[in-house]
Amino acid sequence: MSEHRYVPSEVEAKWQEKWEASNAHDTTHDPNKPFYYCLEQFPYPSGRLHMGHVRVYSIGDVVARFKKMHGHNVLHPMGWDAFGMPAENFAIQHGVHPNVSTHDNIAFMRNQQKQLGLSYDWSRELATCDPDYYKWTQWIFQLFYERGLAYKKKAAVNWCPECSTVLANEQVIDGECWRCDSEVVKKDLEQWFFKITDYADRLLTDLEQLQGGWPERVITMQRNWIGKSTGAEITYGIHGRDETLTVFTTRPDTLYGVSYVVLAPENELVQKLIEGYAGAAEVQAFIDSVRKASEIERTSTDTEKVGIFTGSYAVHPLTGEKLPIWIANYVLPDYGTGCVMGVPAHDERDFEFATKYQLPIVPVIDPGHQDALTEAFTGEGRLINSAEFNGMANTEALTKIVEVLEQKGIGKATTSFRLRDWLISRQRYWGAPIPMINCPSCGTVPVPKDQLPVLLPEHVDFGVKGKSPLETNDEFVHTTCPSCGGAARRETDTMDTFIDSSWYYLRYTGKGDGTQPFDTEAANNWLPVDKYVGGIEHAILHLLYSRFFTKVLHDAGLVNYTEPFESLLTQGMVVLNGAKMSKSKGNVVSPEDIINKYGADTARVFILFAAPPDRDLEWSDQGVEGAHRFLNRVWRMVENHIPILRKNNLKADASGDAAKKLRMATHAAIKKVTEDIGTRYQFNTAISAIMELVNAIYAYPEGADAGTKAEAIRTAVILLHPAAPHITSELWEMMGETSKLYALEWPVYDESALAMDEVEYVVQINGKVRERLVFPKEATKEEVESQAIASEKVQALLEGKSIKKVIVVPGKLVNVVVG
RNA sequence: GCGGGUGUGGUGGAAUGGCAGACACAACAGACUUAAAAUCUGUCGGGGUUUCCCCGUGCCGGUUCGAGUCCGGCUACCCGCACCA
Repeated sequence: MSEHRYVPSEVEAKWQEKWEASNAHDTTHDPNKPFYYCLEQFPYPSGRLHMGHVRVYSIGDVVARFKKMHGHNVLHPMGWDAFGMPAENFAIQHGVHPNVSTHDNIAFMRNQQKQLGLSYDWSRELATCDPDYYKWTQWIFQLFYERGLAYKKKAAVNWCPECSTVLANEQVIDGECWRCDSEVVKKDLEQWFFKITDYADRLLTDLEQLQGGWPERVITMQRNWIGKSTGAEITYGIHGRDETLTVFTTRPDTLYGVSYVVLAPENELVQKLIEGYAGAAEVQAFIDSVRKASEIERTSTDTEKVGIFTGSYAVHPLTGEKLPIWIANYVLPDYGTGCVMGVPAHDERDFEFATKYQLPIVPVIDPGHQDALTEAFTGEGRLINSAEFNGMANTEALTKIVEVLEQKGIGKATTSFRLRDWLISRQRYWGAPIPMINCPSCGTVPVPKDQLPVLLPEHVDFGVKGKSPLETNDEFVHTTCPSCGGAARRETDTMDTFIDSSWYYLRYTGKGDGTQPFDTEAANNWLPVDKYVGGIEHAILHLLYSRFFTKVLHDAGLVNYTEPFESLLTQGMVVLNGAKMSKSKGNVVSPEDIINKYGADTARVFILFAAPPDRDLEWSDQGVEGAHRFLNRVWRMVENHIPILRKNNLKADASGDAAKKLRMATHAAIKKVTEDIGTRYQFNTAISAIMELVNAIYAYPEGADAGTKAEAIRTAVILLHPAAPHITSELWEMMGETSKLYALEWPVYDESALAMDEVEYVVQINGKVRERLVFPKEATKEEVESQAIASEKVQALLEGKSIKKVIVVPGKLVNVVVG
């Protein structure tokens, strides 16, 4: 009977053109409406979309469209995290300039996004590789520099040989490069750092603000990454020398148990200590061997602890005892002071080390038994062998001993963080040049602001090993010093691309007057982002960096809040047969194929329906078929009722039983879908609620009130619109409606429609369901109780037993407790 | 080792402490059809003496009139951190 078949390609192209031509998705600024910022992490323009992209965008689009219909001004932008190494590697292999391949990729992917019917305000699109954008990335770099948050230092840094560039700590995963999985090695280089450690405390405490809005595990991961420890720094004298050494410890209460002191092999003091020592050569050989070890070998708990005596002795700050100074591989150079006091009796690592090298093990906290220690005792207890502190609880001694040290000026309470400064230099081409100049007489000088951006030169030699590509362009390198006018050299490193993505969400809100990176008023108006949707893989990296940027920009007076993302939705992966889709596994399902075969609406509905957003989604071709079947079912539902849907003077009369039931189903669906999308962000159950309504409409008896049916159909189409915008727009038009569905007001459910005249009670005996009885909704507790007990079924089961208690939950159940 | 999360039919998944398995997928049966597809209808956790009853949400225990849900312990898997003193 249906002449007019559902052809997704036609319907989708039609509506995409209409929306584009009418700027349907431009951001509104109605002062009477609340403002809502819905943001999905912008993609790297890799070439084409994968299913993971389709999933994030589908989720974001449902939220954005729902909020618009729900009476909000919605900012829903899209852009490109466009700098990065793949484009540069592609250039090396195929000779295509990154600027060309990147823009080609962007054009292709933008087109794919449009095919998905995503409601972006394209007028705000940005790409981080555009000079108009990276000018401001450079501006922000200089802001950091002016505020003492960008500095250069020579350090042993993480070097990825495959990418031939350095990496930040966060970008080293299990000793391997986050991007290419090559083993990372240490290299001594002078590099630029951002002083994120200055913000460690605030990055930690502000996590509290995010409770509730962020997944607990992301908060935990950040907390662990920042890794705050409270303890003390204690200064030891060195026997026969003027120098001192300072250790960091979380256990100053065990100070009397120190039997040796250990330095990291890299510690500068080591070289002084071994000068003139007979065993210096051996020590040096040891240091070299440790430094050769990879990051994995060095930091794994499985690695055997090895060390060597330096020939020098430290002086115990309270007892004056001589303590041998060792160096060992288990002491890290860049945590705490790079120097540890060894308390073998109460620290597992020290115990292992002391046992191996036969160093004294002196218990100073009563382990509760007389036997010799076979392992470190790390529990709590009372102090022993600790002079005047004997008998004191160790928790109390912890502060008391620090007090004594403080009075003597040889110790202080302090905290230590695991977070390290952010290494931001990259020896690569396709990134924002660091806007600094090195002058032989003036030192490091910023490029004057009016000369920004420092443009990337087009012609460079990409493939020279061990050289930043920018170094190969003489014209770029040679410049004059802004301060003295003399010949000077530019910085030839570019910035970590995570810097580009640390502020892009601000740029979307407004470009401002050209004196700063974004419009402060607009940014304050829209931010913090109300819903940020992205992958869990950024739990530390991007999310930590962006939080850091926001705090710095706040301190500089550029924004008036301290956290950028109020609420975070981390979507799970799209997997096939339990494995992440990847080219190498050959298990990739391409979005193009799905869109071509079924249309974007089907892809969206399937993805939203198949799993809750934060869980991994198992791809299922049959599931896609099911989603498509559902849309066809909706199509036929409308098509077969055009006459009653077009009669707009048709009044609904829900007085009959069937009509009353359908009206209830309609309003229950409105309630459920509104809550699921608007507050629970559980799109799978929202879709299932719409399916239930559609099923109820199909089951509606012939001849029952048509107006009620029309209302139900119209509602189902509206509720489905955020998930499947094209087909619903077409159906809306087929119904003879002239309004824009996307601009329609979201329906409000009628509480009274949900109230039933009669309620079914479950009657339990000792918690087991034995009977179901229907009562009028106004029946009192007493009536329900007595009638439930009086019922035939219950009476039969009560024979020979006595009623101990009866619980009545109004509107729900009766539980008769018998003995 | 530490921290976090998850365990429910053949599958994806539903269930403010109140009828476990909504909604789908798959499977099976039927209707329509010459036939198929599409569509529609029905069955669909296990077992039994089958109008009814018993068992069942990883395992053991607890709280409660009532536990998938709360508490304690265990176990398996996943994720993060991992010699951070």
